[in-house]
Amino acid sequence: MKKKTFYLTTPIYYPSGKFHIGTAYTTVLGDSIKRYKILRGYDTYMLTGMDEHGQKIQDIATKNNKTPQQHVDEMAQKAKELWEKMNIQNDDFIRTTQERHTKVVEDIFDRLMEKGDIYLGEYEGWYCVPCETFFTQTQLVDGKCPDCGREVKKMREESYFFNMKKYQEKLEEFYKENPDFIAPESRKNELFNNFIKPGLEDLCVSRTSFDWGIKVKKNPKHVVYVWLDALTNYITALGYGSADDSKFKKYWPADLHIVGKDIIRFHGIYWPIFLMALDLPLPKKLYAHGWIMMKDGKMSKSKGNVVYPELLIERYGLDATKYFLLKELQYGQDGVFTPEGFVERFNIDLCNDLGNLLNRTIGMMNKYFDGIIPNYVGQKNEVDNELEKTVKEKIQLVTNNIDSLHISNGLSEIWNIISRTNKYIDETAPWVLAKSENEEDKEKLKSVMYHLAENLRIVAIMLQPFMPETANKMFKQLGIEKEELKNWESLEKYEQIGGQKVIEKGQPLFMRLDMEEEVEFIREGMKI
RNA sequence: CGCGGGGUGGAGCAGUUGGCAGCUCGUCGGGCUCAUAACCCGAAGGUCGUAAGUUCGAGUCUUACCCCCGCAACCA
Repeated sequence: MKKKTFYLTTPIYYPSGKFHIGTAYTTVLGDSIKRYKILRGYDTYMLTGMDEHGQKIQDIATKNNKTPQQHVDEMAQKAKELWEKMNIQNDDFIRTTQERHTKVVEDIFDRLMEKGDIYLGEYEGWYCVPCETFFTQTQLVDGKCPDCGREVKKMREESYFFNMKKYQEKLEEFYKENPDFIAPESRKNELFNNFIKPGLEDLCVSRTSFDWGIKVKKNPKHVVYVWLDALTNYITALGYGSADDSKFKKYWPADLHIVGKDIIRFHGIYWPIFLMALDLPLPKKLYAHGWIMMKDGKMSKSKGNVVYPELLIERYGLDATKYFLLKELQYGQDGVFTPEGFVERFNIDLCNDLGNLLNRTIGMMNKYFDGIIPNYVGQKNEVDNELEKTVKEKIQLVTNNIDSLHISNGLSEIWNIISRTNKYIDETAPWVLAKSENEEDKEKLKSVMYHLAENLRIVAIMLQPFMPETANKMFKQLGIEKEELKNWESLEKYEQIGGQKVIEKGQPLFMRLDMEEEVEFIREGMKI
């Protein structure tokens, strides 16, 4: 039987500087969703990459005495290293300077020109001579250059334009038929009220003021301007317009484009229109996530409040870092990073709740049953029934939340199972049962220990997409090896395990951190 | 000007179609001892931004106003 496919993309990142935890978050989110879809039986394909053209790259390279190509090569290498370090399972990494991309973009540009969707016109803007940069009216600060504060001149430049107006109606129709295309809904409203309703403006798609870009074949003094270049990566990476377009045929249209809220406009308006112009099917969903904010606002180098993923990963581990990011950013909303918040999450959620639950369970299993998980003996305790019912409900909630991209809420529901299980230990007091000579109590004890192990298995299964290392450690400590005991289908009922030998001496999953010390460490790391 | 989001116990947040105001952390008190001084229970603490309205009843609907954040198209 053919598996259902699931194609998801992150944006292609702009390599103007080192990637911070915001970029890491986007990629982690994509990776987690991919892993989840695999677990649910999909044939997945995940794309990430880099957007390597433009004036700014040219400037940065020049400043560092490098060619633009050298600069982006280095940055691409670093990006790949970071994703490797973060164990991101992307299936491809596209760079807009690769021939597989540039060639197709050239062709697309030609085709759209022939079709009449792209026409030659004049771009009018404000030009800062020392900065050699164009600005729009709204970009200006007090009518001066936003970068250097000097006077700007009104300049005209020959440019190609894309006829957006032509597609206005079609786009509105598309949204009428696909009201859930953009998630969350508030972002769609924003787009509609600000851009679509007032009427679309034609988009400038070429420039002559710099040359680090894909040349327009028929008029090489022009280079293709950003968005037409960048957005098409989602199809060129699949081989669209090339000799081998089998991947394109298999995976397009994309099931999910993950983007930051800042670029929703380009993905919600221009991208669908480009695809319409190319007579291609439109993606199924666009999810705009929020940003990671600092206490004093956006991350920025000048404020000295930038957090890089390596700092956290190297000291606290990949899973802990991922957990924080995925948990902290609520559906479609911004999240706040503070060193205190990070350490608190680590200590409370990971050490106290999760790690300690596993540890105490393993301890008792060894003490009472020589480490062998007893077989299921039904619901011997008054609370067993209620426990099973609650867990079943929570599993459903986790599933619903992840399916609707409410990852943070999904994690919360997993933690509800963890909390409920910690409470179950107190309710049943296994150490009391263990001292009893009574047969009934012995049966009860078996049931308690069984339920503890089973709940931990359930938790581990659901954590796999988000914290794969931790999930594996849990399986290992519980002595669970068979794949069929690790898949999502096996969540359906209790009575799945029994007879496994757990590890003899449980290893803590996470060790508690000293708040003051670690806050200090993270603060120092942010200054660099 | 406009548009979007938000203003809920000390902090951070949930609150679906209106029906006794919840969660996490912190604080205080208690319990337990299997466990990573972890875990469990209980308590204190809110006139749900302001004002008016609809209603038997509003955090939840309507109107006006105040404050905070973001967006405002050719920035990559």
